[in-house]
Amino acid sequence: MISEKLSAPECTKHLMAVRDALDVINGKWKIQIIIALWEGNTRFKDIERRIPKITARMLSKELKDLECHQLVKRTVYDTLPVSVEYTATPHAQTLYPVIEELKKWGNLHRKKILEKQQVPELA
Amino acid sequence: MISEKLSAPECTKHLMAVRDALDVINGKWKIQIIIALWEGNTRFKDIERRIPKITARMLSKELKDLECHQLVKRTVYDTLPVSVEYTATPHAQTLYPVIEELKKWGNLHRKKILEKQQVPELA
DNA sequence: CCGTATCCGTGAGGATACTG
DNA sequence: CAGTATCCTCACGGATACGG
Repeated sequence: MISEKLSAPECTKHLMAVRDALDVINGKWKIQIIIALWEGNTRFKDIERRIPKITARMLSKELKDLECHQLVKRTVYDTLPVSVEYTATPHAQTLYPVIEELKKWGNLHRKKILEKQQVPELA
Repeated sequence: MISEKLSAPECTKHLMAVRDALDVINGKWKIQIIIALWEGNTRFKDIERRIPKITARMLSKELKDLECHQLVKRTVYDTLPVSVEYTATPHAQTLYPVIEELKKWGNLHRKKILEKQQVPELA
């Protein structure tokens, strides 16, 4: 059912693309951070507060990763003490359909799993 | 930019759906296996051969996971020695758009990253 | 405020050998 | 053929403490 029989190397190429995408958005926090950046207030402490349970270490690390992948832009303001703003790049916007699709399927899947849990015998 | 400001609990719900989806398709082999099942020849050894570098241990474990998630159906045939067929369920088909979206974004992202690697100064 | 350094537990996944 | 059992490694991520 996947686009009419691909040659092995072609198929590998497609798989690589999927893997690339997953590698970028995987990890416990990546998507939460991106969504948090879409919501406003993007200073470090703000983000940390907005994402329950994340530690500064993780937030810092993940932000660096995202910056590497050009999904986040880091801006330092010369205040005292310094303030830093993180913003989602236009490239991050292109992730929107992906996240939507994942969300849709996540909901569908939840329903599917729950419907099978039903125990039919009640009386 | 994410659907007009969501309340915190609502947002959490959306995130949970995304996380659910990622949890199912994550792991090094899940998608490769699903795609392999879409390609035909679905006996254990066949799948193992079709997926480079996978070990029997991993294939066995991942197939069990997928079966739990109702993405794969396992059928045992009473031959000698036994043969077992794994097939993708209709529910697995619903993953197709998700995988497509991931593939598309993976390719887009690759281009984005490569274009920035360009060193403009040549002469 | 904005992080980094260090230490550590856990689990994903690989290698290899073995069973029904 | 279709797996399981065992052992091992290493990266993910949490906790805590500290520096600019």
